[in-house]
Amino acid sequence: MPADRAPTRIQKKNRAAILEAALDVFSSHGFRGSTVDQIAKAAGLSKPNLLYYFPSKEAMFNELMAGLLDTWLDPLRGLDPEGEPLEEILAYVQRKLQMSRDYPRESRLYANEIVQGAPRLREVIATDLKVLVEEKAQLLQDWMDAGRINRAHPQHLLFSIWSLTQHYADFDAQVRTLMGEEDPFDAAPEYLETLYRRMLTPKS
Amino acid sequence: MPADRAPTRIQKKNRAAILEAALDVFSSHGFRGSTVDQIAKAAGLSKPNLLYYFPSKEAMFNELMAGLLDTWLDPLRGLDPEGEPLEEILAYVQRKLQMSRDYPRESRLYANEIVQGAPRLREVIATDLKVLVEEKAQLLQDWMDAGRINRAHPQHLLFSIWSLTQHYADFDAQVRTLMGEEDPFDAAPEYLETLYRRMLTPKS
DNA sequence: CATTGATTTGACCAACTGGTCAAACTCACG
DNA sequence: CGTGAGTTTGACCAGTTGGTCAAATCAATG
Repeated sequence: MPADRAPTRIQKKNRAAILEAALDVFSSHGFRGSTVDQIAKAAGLSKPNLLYYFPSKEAMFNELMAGLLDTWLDPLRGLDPEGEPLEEILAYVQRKLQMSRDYPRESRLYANEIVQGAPRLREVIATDLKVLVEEKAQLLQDWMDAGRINRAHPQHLLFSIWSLTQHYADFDAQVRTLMGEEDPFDAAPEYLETLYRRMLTPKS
Repeated sequence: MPADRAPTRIQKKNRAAILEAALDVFSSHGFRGSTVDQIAKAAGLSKPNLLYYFPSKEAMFNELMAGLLDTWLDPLRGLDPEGEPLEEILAYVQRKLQMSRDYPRESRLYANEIVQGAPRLREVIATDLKVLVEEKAQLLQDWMDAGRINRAHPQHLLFSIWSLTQHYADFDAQVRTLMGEEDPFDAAPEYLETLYRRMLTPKS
């Protein structure tokens, strides 16, 4: 393993290549379904060489996960209490949709983990994410109480945003097969904007 | 392997127990992540005994998948061209939500497969499901053209229903962690009804 | 209750997998 | 251009996994 010194040029390049390859493999086969050899081949390195940079398969996975969560929560953090409620929410939806388009592998990696019971993420979900969700659910509730958006269960509202946007990344294989030539991301932004606008625009 | 004769009492019981166990194991670990031994233990049988009833691990998986798809498409088939459009759609949403509540393992099994690129389902999706979706999308389009429901991209509308309802099964681990004591299925039916009612109720 | 087919299992195997290690190779630097 | 640290790899290992098989056990039928 490389010393605790500043990483050399080679270390930087290889660690990045490995994480890139690992993301590819883990996101399409899950943790158990992926082999170190697969990742090595995808990274263009030998298996022992991978294990020179990362102590184990799990270490690669954990590093990916750690990096993922921050990126993942960022769009929600951006929900601004000072902004115009409906526009804030619509912007959040679009940011989240954009992430499904730009980082589908990250989305699938996350989905794989949660579908299988979130064994390695329970902790962070129960702490960091929960706090953030409670804060933002309260913000939504305040907006509703002030009559600035229509009423709806705040947490379910958040779930629905995650669900609808991530669907385009996680179920990409199904969505694309069913839509044929048409790119799902052509119509998705407008569809979701319409949906949430109709749902949340205050009556009268 | 049992002969081609009518299944004996024991065969019926054991095959059912195996499929039940396989559903449990496959849906929580994915295909690669599951071992025959795990399934055997869950079914209360020995590994060679499992392989006496099914020629391979894949055979168990395929039989589960085959049975799954029919059940899965049924609620959509029930969308009745003769019914009142909005109520038909709302009823479909509730049927689908009910399936997430009653058959979460089936939902996760399906999700696992699609997230990983649908290697074993491409075919059926591209044929059976596609035909059904095109038929129902046309029905929705007709309803919109007739001004009986608000306009929205029909296929995305279907995707959104799948996404929102299956989310409660597929992301159960996350949803329950974030909701604490409250059962997600308490508020979900009303939330989804409100959502689609506001979105689709024609503008007078 | 004997016999035959159905059912069950312990022992086993070959392939695969995550991980180790010593030896070889490469590279930056004095 | 020599040298030591950084990098790479072939060979290897132990544990796991899907699957086989012959022998043992069980159940139904005459």
